[in-house]
Amino acid sequence: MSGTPAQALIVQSDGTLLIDVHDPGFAAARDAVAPFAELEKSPEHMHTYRMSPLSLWNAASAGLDASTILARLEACSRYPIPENIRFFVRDTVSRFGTVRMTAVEGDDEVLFLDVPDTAVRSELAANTRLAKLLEPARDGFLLALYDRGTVKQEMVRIGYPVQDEAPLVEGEPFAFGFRDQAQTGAAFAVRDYQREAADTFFGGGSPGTGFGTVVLPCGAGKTVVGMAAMALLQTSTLILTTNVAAVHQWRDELLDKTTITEDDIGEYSGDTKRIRPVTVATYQILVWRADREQSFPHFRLFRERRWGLIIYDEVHLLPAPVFRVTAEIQAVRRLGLTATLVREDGREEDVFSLVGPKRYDVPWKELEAKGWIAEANCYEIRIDLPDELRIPYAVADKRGKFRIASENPRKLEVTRQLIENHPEDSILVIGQYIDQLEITARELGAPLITGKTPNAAREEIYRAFREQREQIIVVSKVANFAIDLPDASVAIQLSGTFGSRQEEAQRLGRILRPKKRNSFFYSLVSHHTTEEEFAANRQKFLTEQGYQYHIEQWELA
DNA sequence: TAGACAGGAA
DNA sequence: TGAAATCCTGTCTA
Repeated sequence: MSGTPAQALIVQSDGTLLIDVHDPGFAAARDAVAPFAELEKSPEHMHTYRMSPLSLWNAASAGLDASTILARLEACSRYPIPENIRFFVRDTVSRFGTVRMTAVEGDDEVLFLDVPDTAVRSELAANTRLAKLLEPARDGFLLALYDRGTVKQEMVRIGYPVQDEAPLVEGEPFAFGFRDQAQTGAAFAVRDYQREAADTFFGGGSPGTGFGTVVLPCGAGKTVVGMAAMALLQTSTLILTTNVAAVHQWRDELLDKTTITEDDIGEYSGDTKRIRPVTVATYQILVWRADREQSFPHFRLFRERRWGLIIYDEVHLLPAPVFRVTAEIQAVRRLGLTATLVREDGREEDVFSLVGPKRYDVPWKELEAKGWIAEANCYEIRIDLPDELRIPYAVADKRGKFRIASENPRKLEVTRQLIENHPEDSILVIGQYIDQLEITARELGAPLITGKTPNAAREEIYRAFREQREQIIVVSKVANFAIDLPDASVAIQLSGTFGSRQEEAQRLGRILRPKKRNSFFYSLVSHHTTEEEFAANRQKFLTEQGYQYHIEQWELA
């Protein structure tokens, strides 16, 4: 009822959480729930989150306890919380930290798995896969040092996350500091939450800290968190990223904001293979091999130096084979950085057990309130197919349907209209199909950038856009990866991709950066076609990122 | 020795 | 589900 805006949430006995988008308490409920539940669906009226053991353990690791979680649910809930949910939350959270892994005095080849509960001990002893790795001992088990990662992986799978308090190795020392503000061009300071994230990760060096994941929305400055962690540890660091552009961004940021010199930063990629106290590498080079039969020759990078810290940038994209090396180097400090812990391949558990649990995230509201991330208006605009395409659409196969829907010629009309509504803005038009983009660019008289555009030409177009000599640029999928893409305040998406939400994340992160004017994101979708299905995925992403979106039916004049 | 380009992988 | 992009290696050319 009015006056109690605390009823947007419905807690169901299967662990799903429904949030009513139209309730005045929507934003509050979303912010309350997001740290311990994953967004599953976000259609227009009711969003679905789910509490899983992993989402609860991640929350527990970031400092939430069961009573806080239950109190938050109660505060927003429309109906009484099912009894089994109370039990599920308490039981799951209590499992976090009951099993500990510690050193064995006088033997550094072996670790001790401390399992105080007798029932749990017999459960572990009966597990065939664990039995091979564990040797029964008083109040627990002994395991070989090199099985440290494998045991943790297996334990998470059977529902007992391990608190890893075994010692970490100190890497080769490497001293550096942040440059002070006067020296850097722009005013730069590590923001409070970035420092807090790094401090929480480091944990003052006490047992059970020094590895884990920091979750921050795009644009919140994850690179700086990484640098702050490096500054705390003062040791040689290996940074792993998704592409060469990101490699260069790390290098440039380090040079700009710290006292590290060019000579101390190595790039390890296809072009150059320089190993230095701080080395930045791509995931791709790590998983390269001559053929399927071979092993991964570049994995040796992990042992080329006594790394004291490994940073996994965009840890949700970490390639499967890299988990294997990561399992072997559990004594090295590891920091994962990401905007979302959800992976397309469902290996969230391995991020949790091998890189480490979530140590830190920031409430969305806080970042927005302080102006660290942009306020954006997102619209999905539904456009009917023209009559003459209805029949071809109906008879086309699945992929033909998607193509026809994506290339709906009326989108050009709508794009024109939208551009007219934003005479003052810098506008990006993004699309998936080169043919469609070529037509659009020609009709709008705007430059086009695709994967084939040489770098020099790209630079020139970017410059023109930045200097506002061009108001509009049309871009293909390069927009997903190009970190040097200039800021825009309006993005019009002509056709969505089959691709992952992570791709979308990159794209939007670049476009919706904080700036003076509000941002607008328009997604054009053909009404009553398969294209709407893919739009749903995009909406989920926008919701995860805290953006509100609106759905509109476009009426043609 | 740098670059341009082809071809494979995912 | 499909198309387009990336990164990497290797070869050729100047």
